[in-house]
Amino acid sequence: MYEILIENIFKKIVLNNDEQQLLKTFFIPKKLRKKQCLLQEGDVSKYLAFVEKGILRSYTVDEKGGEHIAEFAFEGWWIGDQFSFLTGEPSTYNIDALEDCELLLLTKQAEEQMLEKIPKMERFFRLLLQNHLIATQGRLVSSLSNSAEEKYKQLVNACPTIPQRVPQHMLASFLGITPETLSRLRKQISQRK
Amino acid sequence: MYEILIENIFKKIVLNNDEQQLLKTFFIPKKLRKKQCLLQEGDVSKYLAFVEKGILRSYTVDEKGGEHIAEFAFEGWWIGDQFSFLTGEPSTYNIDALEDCELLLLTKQAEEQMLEKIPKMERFFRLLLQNHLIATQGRLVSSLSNSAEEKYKQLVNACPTIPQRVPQHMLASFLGITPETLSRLRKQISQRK
DNA sequence: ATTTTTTCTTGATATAGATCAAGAGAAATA
DNA sequence: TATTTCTCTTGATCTATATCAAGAAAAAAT
Repeated sequence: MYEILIENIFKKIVLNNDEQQLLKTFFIPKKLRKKQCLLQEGDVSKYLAFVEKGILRSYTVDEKGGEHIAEFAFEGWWIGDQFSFLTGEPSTYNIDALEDCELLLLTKQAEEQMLEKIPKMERFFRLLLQNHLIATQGRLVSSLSNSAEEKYKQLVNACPTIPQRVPQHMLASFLGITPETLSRLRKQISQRK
Repeated sequence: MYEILIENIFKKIVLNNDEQQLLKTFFIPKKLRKKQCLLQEGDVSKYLAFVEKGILRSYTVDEKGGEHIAEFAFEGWWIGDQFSFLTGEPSTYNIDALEDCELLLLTKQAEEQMLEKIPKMERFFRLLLQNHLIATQGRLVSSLSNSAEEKYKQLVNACPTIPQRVPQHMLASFLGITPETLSRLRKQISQRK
């Protein structure tokens, strides 16, 4: 059950056996069925979630009801509203499951205890945040400088399986374009080949 | 000279006097004159910089020569290419000074030594990255969901002094719009009042 | 003080992508 | 298997923003 988590952590730091066993005690396993939600706008984000299985998305809803996907989280990724989790302020994000999911949840309290008992985890989370920041900055620059087509190509390039696992209109939302535009743009790409 | 740095660090963690003195030894003071650069695209990012005075920008240049500003860094902020600094890969960013600057530079080696000697700094950088990530995610969502005018208003709201300190065409680049559009949009806003 | 460079504005026109509308497949649910 | 819901496509039209061009104002350099 915790294999993927341990594996994920071992990519950045090393834990001895005692630490590994201790680590497990801080997480709460949770299953989420497709369409169920982990966080609703207006609630405080109580958990950081590690994804063992499935896909989730975090998104905001604008005044006109339009959804804007901030992130997807696949197996081996983490998801949560960092801001709300950190500050205890209500979240502006929604997080829900695109497939049946298996998660490992970490509460604020559990996180604090974990960092106290296993100080090495401080480093793990630092490196995790660093990678997350690098990816987010890259996406931001891309969103400011590339055309819709370029952004789509980059996405598929970075994550070739994503079109099979995520509905197209959600990819459009993630890229900041309309489903119609993405549909037309895909047609053009395929016709050019 | 290190007052602003110490103050910045104390917002997140506490250091005793010995630690404070030791901390200073890891940084290299550096002055940068307006228009001089700290990092050029293609070079490896050797430093993370803490800004004591002045403003810097990091930006990418596209195939057509267009500049896209990823970030500004004011007094009390940190700047650098996290990716290149972390991996040793050549950077895709340029960083230069918009005003005469005073910086405190941290090399990779100094960072490692610092984390070894003052493990609390691991937590400091984690929290720093967390805040940075929150801000970047917010900007990303805003860039995907808001109009040019909304983005400009949000920027000025978040940082009211920025129009006085940064040329307008650079604000446009930061927002991902053209200088002409920003000029017209500002005119409209002022006419409506 | 003059020249050069940078920055900002304004107009005319073009265009990428949005919006509105409708229908066709697919997939989930009953 | 029927039926409801979700997903994708295609067409017609609209609009926010880009592009091109030129000049004015401001700042920096000589």
